[in-house]
Amino acid sequence: METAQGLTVAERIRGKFERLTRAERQLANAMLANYPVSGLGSITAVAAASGVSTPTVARMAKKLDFGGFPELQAQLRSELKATISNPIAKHDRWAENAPDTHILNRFADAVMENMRQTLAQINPDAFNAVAALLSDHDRSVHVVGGRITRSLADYFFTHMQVIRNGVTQIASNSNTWPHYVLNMKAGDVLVAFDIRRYEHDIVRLAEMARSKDVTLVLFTDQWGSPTAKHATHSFHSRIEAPSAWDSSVMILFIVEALIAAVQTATWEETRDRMNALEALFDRTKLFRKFI
Amino acid sequence: METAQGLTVAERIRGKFERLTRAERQLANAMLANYPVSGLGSITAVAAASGVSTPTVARMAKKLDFGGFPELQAQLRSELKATISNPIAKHDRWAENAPDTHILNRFADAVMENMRQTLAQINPDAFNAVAALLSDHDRSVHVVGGRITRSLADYFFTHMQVIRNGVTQIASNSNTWPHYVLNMKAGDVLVAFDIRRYEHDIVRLAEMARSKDVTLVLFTDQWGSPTAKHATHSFHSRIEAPSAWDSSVMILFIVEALIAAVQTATWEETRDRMNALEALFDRTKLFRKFI
DNA sequence: AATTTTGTGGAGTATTTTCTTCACTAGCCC
DNA sequence: GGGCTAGTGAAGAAAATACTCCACAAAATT
Repeated sequence: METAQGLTVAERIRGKFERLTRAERQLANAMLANYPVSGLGSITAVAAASGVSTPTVARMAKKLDFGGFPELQAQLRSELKATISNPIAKHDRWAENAPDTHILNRFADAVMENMRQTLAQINPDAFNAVAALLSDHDRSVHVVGGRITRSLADYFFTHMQVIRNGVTQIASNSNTWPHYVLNMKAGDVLVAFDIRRYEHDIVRLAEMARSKDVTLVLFTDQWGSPTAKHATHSFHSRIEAPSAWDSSVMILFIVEALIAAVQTATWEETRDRMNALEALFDRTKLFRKFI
Repeated sequence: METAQGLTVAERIRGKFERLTRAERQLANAMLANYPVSGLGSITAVAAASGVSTPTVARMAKKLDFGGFPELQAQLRSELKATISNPIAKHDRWAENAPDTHILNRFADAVMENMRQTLAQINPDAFNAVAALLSDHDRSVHVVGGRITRSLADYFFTHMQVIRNGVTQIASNSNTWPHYVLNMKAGDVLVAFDIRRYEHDIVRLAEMARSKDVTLVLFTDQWGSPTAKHATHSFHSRIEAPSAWDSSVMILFIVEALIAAVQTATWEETRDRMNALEALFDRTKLFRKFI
């Protein structure tokens, strides 16, 4: 057995994380959040804050090679003392063990910047309006993506399909798109994703949809797809990344926020649908009874 | 009597210092030195460290208008939490025109926290090792996802397919998975995505793959899919979100960073492939000549 | 489906911590 | 010096914290 002497509590937790049980992982996460302050209360308080029982806390302390919880806590205090008396040791880096120039840290900086800028220029009213459109059950929702954004469209579709009725995913093959337009009716919503290397066909689809009085919601990049001129609402995400590729992180961010908003607005119905889904899962035994 | 509400422990000590007795001043000085860590041990430890008796500590706590020593200590912890948990200046608001409580701002806070924690516990060596595996052209890469994570697997696949040869996407229908295993050879890499509601079938696939000496790279959540025990490398992303759904943002983040890393490592070949792809796009006129 | 293994928290016990009492001491005033 | 007051810590009581055991439940295995 390796000796854990000299390791910080955080390091011990991470090193043993794989070998921890469910409740212990829950506790470990709570302790790493707001580390190390979250571990400084009484065992009772720490347990309650993590949603586990006190025995779990005591057991984990021993698993991490401490004599008991108080010993773990003493270690936390001594780490804290070292950190506090060394104010330069601030978080300059995201991934602490990697150099500044590591792609993880450069990516983190870029994403932060994208987040700041995207959210600064987003229009909350447009966001709310789109959430309202998507919560309206009289409108069917059609989802389409391009070469890269297809995955994001798929992600959006998978969630919306659970949340509400009347959601269609439009297949990637643009030859068949007119078929989908046949099923669109006035008032429906077309959610399209198009980022640079903007795709011709998406514009055409948008035009067809507009001619049927379909409302177009567009997810695009900071420059804006040509489709934007047909869109009722468009979300411009910054997609800058230290990579030959663009970053879709902020698009996913907005998609998820929108899913949460629609979910909340339609909670009555969605709850029933989710329960029904649970029941179906139980019958198929697709998932583990776990967490 | 003035109310001490809202004052820090240090402020209360300084404000009352004149009215403290000799032993109490000794204690006060000890607590202010190395503040606030020096006040975090048990009352016995604090007393011993200051060279006073425990009743002196308890008495002073009351003199400072706390109900008792534990109450004083709780205040110290909350001060510490406020100080520590502020390494990257917290935005008051992300979306400036929306209220704090708007889902966009709540989501932004959650994603920031996920980013901080995910990156703090990621192992850069593992990251580099995975990038190297995926850059090795003698190894085929197989990509698989679950119900929700399918989209992420798809996103990863779409990019890898451009970057290098020998990348296979495993279809969602798990009935056909054994067919894919037939094509796996020793040294190949299986990239699997599995977040909670962990899926039985992914574990089985992992087992089959392992039996053929395939290296398993797993993207999972902070708790870890049961598949993690078969994995050579696993990335744990925090997926906390103010939503009934989990957030995949950090998973996408790591995927994109990994794509960038592989891209860089294999740039010679990838450049040629991307040029060839451009030529194909020109012929199909799929995209606009734009940007 | 049955059995074994593993994990979990309730409940009770042991331990430690915190508080209170009280006797003693030091300083001060008369 | 004697009497007074205020301050202090030893010792024990009260309260909490930390730990252990055990029954039950969930998961894995057969």
